[in-house]
Amino acid sequence: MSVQTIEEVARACRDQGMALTVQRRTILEELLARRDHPSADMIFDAVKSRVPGLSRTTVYRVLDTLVRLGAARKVAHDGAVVRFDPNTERHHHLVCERCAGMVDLPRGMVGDIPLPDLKASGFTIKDFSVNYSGICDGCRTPSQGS
Amino acid sequence: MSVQTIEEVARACRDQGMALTVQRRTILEELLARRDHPSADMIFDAVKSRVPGLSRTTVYRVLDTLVRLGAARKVAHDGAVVRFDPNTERHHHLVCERCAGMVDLPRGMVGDIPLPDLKASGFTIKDFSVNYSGICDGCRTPSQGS
DNA sequence: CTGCCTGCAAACGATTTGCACCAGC
DNA sequence: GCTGGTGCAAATCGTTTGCAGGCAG
Repeated sequence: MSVQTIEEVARACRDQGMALTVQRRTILEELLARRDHPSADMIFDAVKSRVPGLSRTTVYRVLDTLVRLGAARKVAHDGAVVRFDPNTERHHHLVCERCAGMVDLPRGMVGDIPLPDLKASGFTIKDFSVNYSGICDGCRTPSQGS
Repeated sequence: MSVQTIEEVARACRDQGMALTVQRRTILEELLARRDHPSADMIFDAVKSRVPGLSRTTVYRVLDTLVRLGAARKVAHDGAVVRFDPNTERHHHLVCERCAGMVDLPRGMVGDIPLPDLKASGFTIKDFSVNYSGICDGCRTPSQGS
């Protein structure tokens, strides 16, 4: 159901008369390889050396495209920056209040969450996600350095 | 446990040697009166006529202060703007994918959500919140206008 | 009175847009 | 070769910061 691999994105591009450019491929590769739900800027920093002349603008545009193709999602968090998630299936997040780090909650770690009955309200629920907030291991452990 | 009324904020200010200014009172009043989880700019627009000479900067600073006092929270969503919630107790949200509208899920509409067991991971969960995404009534009903 | 708070302006960071050139198909 | 995609620069939007004056306690 969701687009998860380079090949699927390639096909999705074909189907819609879109080009599979180096930029699109590389940015998707980077996003798929990361588990930290990066922002557009983080992706840019990570990829710019691999794609000479890459523009920040392109990263924004490509990420937007990936979201439209169903290959990525924007993740909900309480900061002022958009962050992206290559996992478009239903899953949940652990968010550190201190460093704003965000990792997936392993599948099966949370039991069934019931969908509320909202017939009366007119709101149609299509999906949901849970953010568990707290302090991550790295932030709690002062860590010997400094 | 949480600070919910003007009086409680007034006392919290007192206790910490902070002034309860017109700006702080008015912005809190506005936030408490709204159910749409507004951004700083939305608050500014709503309040500027009531507080002559009010600065956008002050709205940002006051909202930040309210969060520090425990009178408000930043809400998690997938946009690039910080939005605020006067309800600091555990509750959940309905988020419209189309208009980005956000309302509280009425209490009791969702059953118990279990906390995952993360002893091994080093992550300490302090709280959680659920975002139910979908289409709100206003966005689904084309509405006769236009 | 005195220090905290605000307003202003400017800096800053994230994101978007217009346009000319370049590269997939 | 066409058409869409990219890079660049500038505009825009959201947010923060430095400083001088104003108000609550």
